[in-house]
Amino acid sequence: MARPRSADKRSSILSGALHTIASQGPSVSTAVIAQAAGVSNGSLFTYFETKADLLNTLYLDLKAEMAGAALKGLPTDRELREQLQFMWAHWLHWATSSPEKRRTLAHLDVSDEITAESRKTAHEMMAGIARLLEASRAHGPMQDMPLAFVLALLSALADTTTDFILRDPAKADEHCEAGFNALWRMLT
Amino acid sequence: MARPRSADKRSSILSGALHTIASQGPSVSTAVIAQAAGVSNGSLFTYFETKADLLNTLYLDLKAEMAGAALKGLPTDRELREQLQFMWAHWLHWATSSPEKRRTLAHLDVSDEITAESRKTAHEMMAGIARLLEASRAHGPMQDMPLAFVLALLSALADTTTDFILRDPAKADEHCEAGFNALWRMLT
Amino acid sequence: MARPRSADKRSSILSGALHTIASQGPSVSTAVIAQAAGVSNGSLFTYFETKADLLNTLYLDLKAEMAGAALKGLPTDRELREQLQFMWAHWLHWATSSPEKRRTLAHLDVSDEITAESRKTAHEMMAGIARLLEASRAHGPMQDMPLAFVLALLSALADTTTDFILRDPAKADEHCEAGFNALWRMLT
Amino acid sequence: MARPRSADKRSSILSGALHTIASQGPSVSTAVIAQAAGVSNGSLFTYFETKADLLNTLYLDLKAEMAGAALKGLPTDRELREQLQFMWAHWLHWATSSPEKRRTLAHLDVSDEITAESRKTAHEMMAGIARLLEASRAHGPMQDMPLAFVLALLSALADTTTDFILRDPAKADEHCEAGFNALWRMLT
DNA sequence: AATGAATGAGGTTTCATTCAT
DNA sequence: CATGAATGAAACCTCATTCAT
Repeated sequence: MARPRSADKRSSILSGALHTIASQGPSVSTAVIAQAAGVSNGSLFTYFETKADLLNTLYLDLKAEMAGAALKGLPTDRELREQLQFMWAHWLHWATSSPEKRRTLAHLDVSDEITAESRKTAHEMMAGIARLLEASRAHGPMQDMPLAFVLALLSALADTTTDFILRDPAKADEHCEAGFNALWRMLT
Repeated sequence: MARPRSADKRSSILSGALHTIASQGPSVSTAVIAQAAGVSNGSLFTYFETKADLLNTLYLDLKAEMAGAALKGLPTDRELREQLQFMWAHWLHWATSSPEKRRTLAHLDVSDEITAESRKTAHEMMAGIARLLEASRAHGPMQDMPLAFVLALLSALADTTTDFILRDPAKADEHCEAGFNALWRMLT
Repeated sequence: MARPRSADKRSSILSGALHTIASQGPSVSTAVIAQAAGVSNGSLFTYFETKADLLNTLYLDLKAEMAGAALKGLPTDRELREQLQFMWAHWLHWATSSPEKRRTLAHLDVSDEITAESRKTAHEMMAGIARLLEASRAHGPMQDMPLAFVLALLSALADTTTDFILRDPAKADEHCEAGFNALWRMLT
Repeated sequence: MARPRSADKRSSILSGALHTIASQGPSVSTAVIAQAAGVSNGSLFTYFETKADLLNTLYLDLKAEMAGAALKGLPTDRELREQLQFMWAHWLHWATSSPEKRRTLAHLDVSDEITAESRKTAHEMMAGIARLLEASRAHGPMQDMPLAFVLALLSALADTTTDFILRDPAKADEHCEAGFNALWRMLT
């Protein structure tokens, strides 16, 4: 496996892609990405076979980071509601404190360069969140819906709430709580 | 008088754009759009000044159609809940029976070719829906949230529900109802 | 000979071409010319077979007008020097008082749409001027040069002088005289 | 280090532009220029940012070459008249022995792609010639004219003379001398 | 391995000319 | 005859990817 030497350079490229895609969308040229990474045009292609490869990698990295952030430190000994709220708050915190990453993720989510396989892998990264959600909806009105449906709703709610927090950061806590309450009412 | 500008040809182009964007995203070339419309490359530009112009027009057409479909025949003499449910059902019906239009709309919604003005106009087209939602949340737990927030939640829920109906059309009614109940629990 | 009906429309087109070429060069589109003429796109082509045809016609019209202006009222009973000076003054007067025509003529003179035949015809229109010049140089130092050479020098001098008059109109008379004196010194 | 930008290729492109513009005018497509240079369509744009950039560069190169040729080896210890004649002869020699360059320069001189700045730079390149001319006309009848006017006359004379030499090369020396004598009579 | 020049297909838009009305 | 929509061939420039250095 011919892994290229410098991990630094690899992550520089990912970081360059992150910044430039956040502001210009996934149609930024590889030249611009390379420049933002402080790397040569051609080097980009020794670390990533194609532009699509780079995009998919970045997509998965960000998804993993997001899922990790949402679950890190989860107080598994507490009540379910508390655990879910913890996850919710951490999700929103990650999203609102990394607006560039979130923006890039949003761009990539609708890009047709992202393969079905990547989307599947990303879905699997949400397993921890899914488990929590599964338990939360177990005895409520959504117990018979496909779990994927409930997960999608959660995602949509989190995303919408994030939008409004970013628009009016002063009310971050308020919106966060209101969003969670809405979610909880939906589930139980 | 010369050959008049043909309304047919204009809508052929819009329709060509609809089909091709649905499957290939808004980056389809104008040449492909023209071909899909059965029109010459150059003709596209006698009906739309630029590609962006075409995209914005299509966007507004679709938004208007969607909003219209959701509210057409609204039984204003019934209970609020019933009205909201009517709107919900018609929205979903439009979205699930016009999957190409919905897909194109989703593409355009995140395209940076759509101007702020178009987005504003599109927002205004949702006024009727907004009014209904305003009344529905008036006395419930979301009464103090920005209406735009609640509207965004509605949109996200509708969109997610549509996804699942398309994935499993046999359960259309079931999903439709479940989605509405979730919405109603959120609002009241 | 199917001469189109309206002479008015024909000259409108020529006039539209005059104005637009003066300001935008001979690469103006036929659509812009037609618009400036208050005529439809297509009509231009019933009066002139091609754009090149229009350009050549305009070229010859302007050349003829210029040559005519230079010689009109020539006092054939006066001394040769006086006649030449009369012609010189009238040439400059035409050029400086019709700057748009002169500018268009300059554009057309270097355009590759103007055919060799047009250039030849234009040359023939200068016959009157040439005759005057021929007489003027007859006994001087340029008596053995090709007449065309002397004519070209005259043209170049007139053109350069016109440039400077337009740049500083207050000194029109002064420049006119200085230019003529230079010419006369060259010839005699 | 990567493959360095090749000076050869750059001058191939300039040379391709020179040949094609000489015969087809400045409206030749970049594709044709690239082909004439034996270079790919896209490569042209790694050496010149835009077509206008290429045109302006070529313009200045040619102007510099012309001015250089006119003054190279100027016998500054000789009489003024002799110096001026030397410059005149070398100018004509360059122009008549590089007819393609001269033709291209004539095309570019009237092209609206050439910027005001380029024209200014080109003007400055004529400083040496201007100085010589200034001295030559100092005590003669043109002493009070703007120097730019006299310079323009010189240019026009040289250009016209060149035309006639190219038309009848056998009489090159004769025309060259006749032209110079005409110039000298004008100046003194 | 790193660099950036080389490539040529492809994108949007313009335009002279034709032709339906 | 007048009109202006229709056409499709360019035009300039960008870009992902390859490859010489």
